[in-house]
Amino acid sequence: MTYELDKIYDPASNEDKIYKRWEESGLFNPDNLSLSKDSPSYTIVLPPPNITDKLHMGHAATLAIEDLLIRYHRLRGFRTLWLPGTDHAAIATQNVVEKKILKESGKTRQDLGREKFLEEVWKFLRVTQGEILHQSRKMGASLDWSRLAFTLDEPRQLAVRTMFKEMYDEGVIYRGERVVNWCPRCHSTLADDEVEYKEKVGKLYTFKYDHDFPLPISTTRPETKLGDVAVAVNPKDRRYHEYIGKDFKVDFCGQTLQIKIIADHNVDPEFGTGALGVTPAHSAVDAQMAINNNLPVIKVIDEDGKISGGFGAYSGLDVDSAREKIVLELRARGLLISEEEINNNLSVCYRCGTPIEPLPSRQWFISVDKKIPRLGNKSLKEKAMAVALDGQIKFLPDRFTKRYLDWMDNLHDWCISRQIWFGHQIPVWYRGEEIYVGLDAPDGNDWQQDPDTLDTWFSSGMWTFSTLGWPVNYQKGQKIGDLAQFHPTQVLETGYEIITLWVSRMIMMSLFALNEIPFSQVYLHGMILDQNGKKMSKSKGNGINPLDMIAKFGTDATRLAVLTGSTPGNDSRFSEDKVEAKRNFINKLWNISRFILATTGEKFLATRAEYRPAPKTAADSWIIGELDSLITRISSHLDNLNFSLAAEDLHDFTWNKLADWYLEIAKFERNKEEVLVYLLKNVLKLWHPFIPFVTENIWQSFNDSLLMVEKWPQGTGVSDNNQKIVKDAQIISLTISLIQKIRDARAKHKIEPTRKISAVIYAHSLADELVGQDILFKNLRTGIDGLRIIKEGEKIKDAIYILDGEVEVYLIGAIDAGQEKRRLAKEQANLEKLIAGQSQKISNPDFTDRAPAHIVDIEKNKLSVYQAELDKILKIMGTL
RNA sequence: GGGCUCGUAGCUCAGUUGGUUAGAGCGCUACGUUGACAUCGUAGAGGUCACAGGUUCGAAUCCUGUCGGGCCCACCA
Repeated sequence: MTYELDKIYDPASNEDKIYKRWEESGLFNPDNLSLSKDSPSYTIVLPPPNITDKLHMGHAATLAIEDLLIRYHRLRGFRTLWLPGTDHAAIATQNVVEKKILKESGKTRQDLGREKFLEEVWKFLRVTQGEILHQSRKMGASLDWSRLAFTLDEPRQLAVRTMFKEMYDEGVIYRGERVVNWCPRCHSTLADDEVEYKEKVGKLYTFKYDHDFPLPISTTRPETKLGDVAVAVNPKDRRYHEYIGKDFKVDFCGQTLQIKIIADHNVDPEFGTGALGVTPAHSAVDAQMAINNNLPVIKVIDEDGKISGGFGAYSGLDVDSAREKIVLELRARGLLISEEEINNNLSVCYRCGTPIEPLPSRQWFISVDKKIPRLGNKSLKEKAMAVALDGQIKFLPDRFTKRYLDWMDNLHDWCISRQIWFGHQIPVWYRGEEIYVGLDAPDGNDWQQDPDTLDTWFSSGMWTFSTLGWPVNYQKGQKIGDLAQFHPTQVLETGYEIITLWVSRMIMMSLFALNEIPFSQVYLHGMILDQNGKKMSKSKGNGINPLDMIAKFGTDATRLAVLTGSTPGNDSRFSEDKVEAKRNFINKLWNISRFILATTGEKFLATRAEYRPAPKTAADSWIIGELDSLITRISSHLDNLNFSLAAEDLHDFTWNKLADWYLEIAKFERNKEEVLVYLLKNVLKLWHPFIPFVTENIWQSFNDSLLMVEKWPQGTGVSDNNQKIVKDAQIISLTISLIQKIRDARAKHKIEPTRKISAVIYAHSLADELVGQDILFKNLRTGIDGLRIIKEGEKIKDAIYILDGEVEVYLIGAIDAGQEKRRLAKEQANLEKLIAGQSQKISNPDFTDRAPAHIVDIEKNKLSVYQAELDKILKIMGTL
């Protein structure tokens, strides 16, 4: 049987085949893994991508990182579950479909009606969902498709309704009227953290309500002043002290207002006139002031962003026109004192960019401050902060812990009702004044279900446990089935921009439902930016579709490109060049394997992967030792989620040690098959979590089993003997490098090589199996003609004689302090004298008959220390 | 206003509790390559680690300040 691989690796013709074999094996499902009963579980739930669009590079990064963790733990023998799903993304999806319909047929959602519109949404959804699942497979994601979930499917609907009811019964969910963030375009409320801020130049108008009113006020929104009920000043502001507590009746542009002068420390005396017109209906701060002072709320702007009825000529105007009209009127009446341009922080909808109107509305809320008996009389906020403070949940990088805590600390009650159609309809039914909250419609006629839907984050907040069968798998406070086996999960891996929107909600929801954390670690990756450091976005057209990269360079290269050169929490740039470099590496690995498979036979390839061959030469010891410590390091890097470092380390070993050194040596030394096979199998295992396709592909060329479920190698880098081997092997390697430098330097200086270059390595810590062997690196690239390793007690002189012919340079490495080192130091001193012209010969008789000799103490294991020594040697050679 | 973060080779970035003469990939220069690999090899050039102080035997790393990017939060009307 021969093992022939193509000269160049072709991902396109192999990846789909491999994925099919994995998927058909059923081993993505942890229930099918052959494991002992007490194997620990390892769970990640995939952050469900929105079904609004195809996956972008950010998703590709998520998939690459999580698949890496999953494959690593599967190899380590964990009961490994990676649970896939998608997110209905209520408001986002609705917007996308609305736009689509408008573009295609010119119709609005109102034209279609709720039922018809939702049909369109589901139609759209099936298409994008299909694309997303296809892309995930192309990425090589080893997701357990048998557990595929959707935030709006039947089991999740049951979960959401159950959660709503439980929270309602506990008094955590309540209905209330208050100022909320309203998007006039989406025609819906938004949570506080769904509001974004944009710096914009606005106009600050300073004016008086009417000529009799003593205090001029400043505002950027004169139209809202129609709803003013007070003017607030800072209690410390002397200018206005006398007015505090007084009432005025003013004629503001034809509308009669009752204005009370109040004091509030939130008013900045430096800003504008230091007097603030209080509009309780359209500002959260003002609303608070109104509550404090027992003032009425007058709603000026309606849900369409227009002035509501009862304001005369202004009613029905949109805010911009109303503002214009009011400013004109003020100017005409001679009340306008000044207009100046200022930088304003405009709040806009995070979905459509429309300016937000704060307005009073009756909505459903989740209380974050209510003490909950089942949580030990702690509130959701307190509990969610506690689990981060006591380290039950760790953030990586750690600095995000602070961000999370700060945000949590400032959290207000969460408005969860949305006036959109696509989503979980609120499980509340009304009949007159009656309210019913339950899983299904109550018996009896005339019950009307609340038409609103829930904030999309309500269902995605339940993701870790709703996907594992809650509430069915939660009986009388006991977890059963998947929920018992896989919850809490281990790692949540996601983007840092979503900590507040999602991560915090998941923590609160899980604490409420199960009184346990949803995950113990939060790994936050940075954003993938384009090569100019700009955020990839559809509108800018600078996005890269992962599928294009996969088609061009293969999945493995694409994965490796997003896994390396980045650190958690920091953004990283992505460019095609990077993927190309990774493709080149993968081809290198392919060719390394090709070489090994071609030079070994079936007999050797059939050995068990765990079989560890005994080293026969120094080179064997060196490379095996290197691999040992490599395994230990890679395992530790992966355990610490240091993906980039792990990949770099592996890359260095594979290319610079295995390919550049050991394979070159293997071309000239015999009996390398066992070691080569051992190296290959281990390298494939180590690389598999990063680049699953190519490694599995190579593995399959000489195995029937799947690499995906092999056993992760154990590093033995800690054993004493092994440490010795590694250390000595390093010395050998360094010595070879030095000799090479000498040879090249000699060539450069045109010094004729009259003698052979050999090395004697004096390594008294050397492991027994290496001592006394002649190792001939007859390798043109190293330029070494002979190498002899001796042990303490052996005479260097004897060693030299064993080496054939004349020897030009002796390099002697001593490792520990003591007699040998002192002796070497003496030689060193003699050498210095020789160079300085103070002596003609080296005193040690061992060396006198063979000049020039040189001693190098290579204890420090670093090539750079040779540079100075090298210069000295060249000096000596130059004087010959 | 508060907080976080970054500044290291031409470019993109590593640098794990402070430790010899700071690394990688890409790019660049020179030479080479018919037998694992041109998706390759060998060698090389290129860095006052933003700046200024301080702590230390020793600082890219710790502290203070300055300059310059980026981000988050907040009730500037």
